[in-house]
Parts: sequence; C-alpha cells; structure tokens
Amino acid sequence: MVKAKAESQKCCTTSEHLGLPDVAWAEELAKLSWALAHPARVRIVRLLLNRTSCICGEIVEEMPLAQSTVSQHLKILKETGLVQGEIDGPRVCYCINKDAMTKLKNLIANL
Amino acid sequence: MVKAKAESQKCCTTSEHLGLPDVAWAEELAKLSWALAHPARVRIVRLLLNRTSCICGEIVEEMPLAQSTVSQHLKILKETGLVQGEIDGPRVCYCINKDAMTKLKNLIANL
DNA sequence: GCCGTATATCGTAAATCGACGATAAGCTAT
DNA sequence: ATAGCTTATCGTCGATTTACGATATACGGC
Repeated sequence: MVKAKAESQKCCTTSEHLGLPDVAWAEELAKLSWALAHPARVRIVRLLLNRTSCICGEIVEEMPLAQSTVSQHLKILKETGLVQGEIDGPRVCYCINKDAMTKLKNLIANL
Repeated sequence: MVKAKAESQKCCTTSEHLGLPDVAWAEELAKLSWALAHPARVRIVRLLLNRTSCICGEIVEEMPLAQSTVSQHLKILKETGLVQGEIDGPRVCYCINKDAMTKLKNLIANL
C-alpha cells in the first residue's frame, strides 16, 4: 500500500483536508476506498449495515465464496477499521465501526 | 474484478440501491472505490477538482512518479469514468466527470 | 479429558497491480 | 517531411490480491 515517503514530496496544493496534509489525507482515503474496492467486501459491509450485527457464519452463507476467502475479506475490513468483530462463545460477531464509516463518508463527501 | 455469475446467487437482502439489484450495485461501488484505492489516483482526482482542468504534463510534475506510471493511473481513472480527457493540440486536458463523481458520492452516502 | 462446531491461518497457484524505461503515436511548426 | 514536444502503450519485473483446500486454533458441551 505504499507507505512512508510521505514527507519527501510536495503536496499537490497547499489545501488541507480534515486537518491532514494532502499526502497523508490521500493515503487515508485510498486505504478506506481500497477496503471497498472488491464487490465481496462491499456486500459484507452492506450486510452488516442491514443487520447491525452478524455472526461470521451468516456472512459466509450469503456469499458465493469459500469460508476461508470470506474470512480473508473480513480480515481486510478489520484492518482498515471499517468493521470490528467480537468473540461470542465459539463464534464471532461482526459489526460496522460507525466512526470509521463516518470518516469514510466525510472524506468522500468533501472530495 | 469477478464479473458475471451475478444471477445465480441470492442477494444479501432484498433491498435495492439506486435502482440496482444488490450484486450489480456492489460491483458498481467496488469499481468506483477501486479507482480511489491508490494514493496517486486520489491525489490526481484532488488536483483536478482544484483546478477544473489540468493538462497531463502538470499532473506528472506534481507526482513523484514516472510519466508512464501517471499515464496508467489516468487510464484507470478514465476507465472507471471518474475522469475524462480531451485532446488539445499536442497535449491532453483532463477534467473530472462530475456525473461519475456525484454517483460515487451518492453510493457512499447511501451505504 | 475429548468431540463437534466455528473461525482463523497457512500454503499455494493464478491473476492483477504498480512501477519503470523504452518505444510508439499524435500533433505543430518549421 | 522532419524535428520536437506531449502523451499513450509495450514489455518486464517484483509485489500484492484473490481464491481455494487443508490445517490449526478456540470454545462449549458431554
């Protein structure tokens, strides 16, 4: 995801976004956009938004993908912060991280 | 980008988004998100939004990337429809496609 | 303890991405 | 038409993504 190298380059402009310098801001938005850059992940997010919470197994059932593949997509969504999962006995309950969702929406809306 | 196979699977829910069935909607959003899933492309979009128009050469100068690499990113942005370029003599003038931009913002806002 | 269920991780293979330099293609002016 | 500038495309390479099955891990119940 091309981290670092941020300070060695000029910004496109001097404008700032949500308090971030341009380069960091671009990376922030790119990271969140990337989380939604696959139809499966979009559908997972959509699913979670509909239900407010959802155990992993339900997600797998809704998707035409193997369990391990879905688990990988969930991992990506967790890493970007859009989704969080908490352990509930033998299963895992996933839900949307509303703060991250809001941040994404703001970043896009203020483009 | 996992095309096709759309009709053989149930939707996550019966809800619809901007008139699209869930699967097509997910692919649409994923495609647009993917366009912004790289910091360089985010910065290009940002640059074009600031200036209302910009020749290719200016974009290249602002980016710490080779001309061919920038050209590839521009190609991706054109393919997703976010950006359009019109030929102006020996150079190419790029600008944002406001319709596509609006669509992206709506898709994200209505998530 | 041991078993069954649920989820994560590993290992692997194919496809795609992202970067670059080199080269082609398009236009203008001489 | 040739020369020069601008942009696109090609070819290549390494890194990353995406997918899967197989395996490991974690938990609750017997």
